[in-house]
Amino acid sequence: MQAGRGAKARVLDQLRDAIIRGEHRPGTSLSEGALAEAYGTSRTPIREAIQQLQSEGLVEVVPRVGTFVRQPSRRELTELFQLKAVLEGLGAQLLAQRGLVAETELLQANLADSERAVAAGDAERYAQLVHDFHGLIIQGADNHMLAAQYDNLMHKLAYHRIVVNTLRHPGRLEVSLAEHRNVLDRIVGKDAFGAEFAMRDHVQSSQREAMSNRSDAEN
Amino acid sequence: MQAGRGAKARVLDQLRDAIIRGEHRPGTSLSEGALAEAYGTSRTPIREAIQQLQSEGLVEVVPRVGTFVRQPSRRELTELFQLKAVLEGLGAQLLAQRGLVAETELLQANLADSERAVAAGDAERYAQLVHDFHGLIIQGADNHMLAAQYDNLMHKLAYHRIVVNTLRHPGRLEVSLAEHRNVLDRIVGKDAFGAEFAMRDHVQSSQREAMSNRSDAEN
DNA sequence: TTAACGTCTGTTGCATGCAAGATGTCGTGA
DNA sequence: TCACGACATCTTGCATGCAACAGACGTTAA
Repeated sequence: MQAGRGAKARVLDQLRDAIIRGEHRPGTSLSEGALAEAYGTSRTPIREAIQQLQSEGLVEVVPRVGTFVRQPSRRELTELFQLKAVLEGLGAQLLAQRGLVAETELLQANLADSERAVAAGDAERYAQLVHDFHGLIIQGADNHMLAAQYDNLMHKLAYHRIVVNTLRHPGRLEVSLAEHRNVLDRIVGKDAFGAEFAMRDHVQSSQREAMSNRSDAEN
Repeated sequence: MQAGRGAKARVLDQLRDAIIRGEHRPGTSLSEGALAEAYGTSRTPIREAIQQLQSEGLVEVVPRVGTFVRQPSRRELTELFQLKAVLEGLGAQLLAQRGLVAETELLQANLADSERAVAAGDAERYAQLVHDFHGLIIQGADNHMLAAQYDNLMHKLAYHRIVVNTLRHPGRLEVSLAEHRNVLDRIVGKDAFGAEFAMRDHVQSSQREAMSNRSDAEN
């Protein structure tokens, strides 16, 4: 019916978002026919979107049985954080090598905003700023392949939700902010090696926080 | 017609292989109809395989115009090697942390074979051993996500051809072998940090060699 | 000669129908 | 009560037909 920029792309975005937001709980069965009716298209664009989501690891298609929303195991979460650490570390390294560019300015502004959010205790606002901070690092690295792999990785876990939960821990906001400041200082100081490992340490720190309360509501 | 484990999977593997082997030259148009006839199926499995290849970056689909084999630019090649360095670095780091496992034994055997191949000047054989060496590092890291991302990365470039060409450079075999030896020594020495950076150095060294003669026959 | 226009072919995007297989259910027998 | 088997139903896999659009090519008019 309504297209936009192609039915497949529309279904893909909306369905992925619905899964990440927990609208389809892990283990839930996703029937192509039902989705086709829900999205007002035929099964064809649904199938194409589902296969993309399968390659992203969000759903699992069992031939002739059904497709199910996947729940990342604790082990997979560990693996994802290990990859996130080296990818974002590479981003920080490359950005430091580039010197002062537009993204470094934006990162400075991001940190200023973050300080205000932390001072006000606004965890929701800070979560968004954290998301932007990491995105700016990757974007500033100016490596399209890295950005693509990073996006693919971030799609795999409901990362925003994890961060929001993490930031509820007392004192986490302040520690996180200090780590961000440390990373950016080394980037503007053109200390590529230092920036990379500051970023890695930060990711590992965030991983410890995220995986300590893995018995959350939705799990 | 003949299925195997699904027409889509069969088409995907064969078509990807054909592209990587240069059977379809970059810029070539891939018509769904023609491929359907060639592979003896309908357009549906062809379309599914093509979309997968598009997400892997091997082809580009222009809506209502055609799908074309993509040619990685020099910049993309640089980006790919940067990613390869950190991913394989992570693999070496994780393998070093694991201590002695089956893969370390296989790597030792691989190096012994490599020494014989280098002594005999058998570049073709050594190229295969190089491929196995890097694969064993990733496999031994015991991180499924890393392995998946790595495979995805390696699909994007005709990596084996590049290595074969690289190994034609005089003295390259010996240098490469010494670097492999260095990496494995640090892995068995449980020097995770050293292993990671030895691996990175090796990849960068290989990148320099690969990108110095980029005016090869097929480009 | 050249530029503009209409047509015609080739391409992908999507809808739909049919086939193959897996799973749950209900009935039947012991 | 329990085990087992046939069947009904639901699922995805694939084939096919039609529509929309881009681009090439020939035609025509200036």
